[in-house]
Amino acid sequence: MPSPRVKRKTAYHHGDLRRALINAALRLVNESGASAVTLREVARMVGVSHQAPYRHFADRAALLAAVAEEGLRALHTELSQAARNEPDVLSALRACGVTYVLFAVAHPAHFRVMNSAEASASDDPDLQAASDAVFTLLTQTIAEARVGAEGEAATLEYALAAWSVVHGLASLLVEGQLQRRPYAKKSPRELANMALDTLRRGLLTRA
Amino acid sequence: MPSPRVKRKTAYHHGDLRRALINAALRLVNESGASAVTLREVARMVGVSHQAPYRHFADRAALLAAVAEEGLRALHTELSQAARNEPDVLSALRACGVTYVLFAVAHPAHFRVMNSAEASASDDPDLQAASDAVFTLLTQTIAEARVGAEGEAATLEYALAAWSVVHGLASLLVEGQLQRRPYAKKSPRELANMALDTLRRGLLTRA
DNA sequence: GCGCAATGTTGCCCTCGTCTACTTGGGAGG
DNA sequence: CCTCCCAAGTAGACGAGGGCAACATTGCGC
Repeated sequence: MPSPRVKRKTAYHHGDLRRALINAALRLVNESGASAVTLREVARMVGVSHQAPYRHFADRAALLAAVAEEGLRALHTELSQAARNEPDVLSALRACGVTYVLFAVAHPAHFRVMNSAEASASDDPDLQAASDAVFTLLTQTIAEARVGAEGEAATLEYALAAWSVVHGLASLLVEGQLQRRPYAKKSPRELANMALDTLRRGLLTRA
Repeated sequence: MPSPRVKRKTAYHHGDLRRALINAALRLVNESGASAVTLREVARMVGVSHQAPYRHFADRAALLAAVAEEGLRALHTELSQAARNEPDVLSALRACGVTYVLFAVAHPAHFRVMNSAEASASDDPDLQAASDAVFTLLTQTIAEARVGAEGEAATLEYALAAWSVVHGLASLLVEGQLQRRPYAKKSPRELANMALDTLRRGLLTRA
């Protein structure tokens, strides 16, 4: 006997169609990219009519926003775990950066959806909350890594540079821009460490 | 009387349909984003049938690849001009970085097309050449800015970090990820200078 | 001049997003 | 326990886009 929160699946009245649709969309994104996420296909996968999704999502963009939100939550989880497993704040910061890049490489299509303008342009408050959580985690980690140094302004400056590096590297990897370049031989993890080393040390500092 | 290279526009045989189609696509991208670039709409704008474009582009992706190529060429031009106008190699490097970001902000949809995987996945040799030109320009500028320092490996390390920062910042701006953040008050130029300062100085160097 | 290949055209099919109108069934109020 | 109502699902239609196939036109090479 199912718990009261889990409604029975009857022919009509799926029970938790919204969840099922998001899961189907997730699978499609990972397997075939964002353009494969089609309201009709998602409905087909779940076994409902082509109009059923509209009871739960205003349009295709709303479904993709839900997918993006899910991705941001997963990223947040991975980032905080990565930080937690490190002994000191500095290595925690580095771990966050590496994890960000590896997450993108592991889920390229998902990463793309998360950062698409359609997603952030949407005013879905849940999505914004998920995005804010990741940003806050980043700035806090930066702030902790620089205990007692400069003020908040400097923290924001550092956060911008750090976010830009990892996001840029992630994007370049995901979009295959490093494929036919000298970097192709190195693993994403190595590349992330390389870029973070340079960022930490400074570009024009002679060794 | 038109020059021999410019063929007459007859009812049939447009003259330079390929060029016209690319221009139309360019306008659509800038005005309404990549999703607005539709083979049919482009054909309509140029005044040919909905199938005419297929004589010049294998499919929609090929048209977008041509658009991307055009963008990369424009970027290359702007970057080399920016570098040329600077007195010394160091400020040239900085100017390149800032120009990269400003280009992206000035042509967001175009920038997105240039970096989309569909584009770089395409094995169009012209597109690859355009992309390589930009990459080469970047690494050369880096190499010159560090005259007589370390070897090629170090140059590549620095190039990766530099490219990642400017590309990441450009992406974040273009996708609106900085919109609801403390950075929203600053101009793209200021942000680019901020990030490049941090990169140059190093993340954990106390002032 | 003539014929052929490049370039355009018309028509068709399929899929997709989304609108409107209809159906079902489970739970709240009597 | 019955009933009625509204949320959830269904059915069909429309217009638009991508892409195939078959046909039309031209102008260049011979």
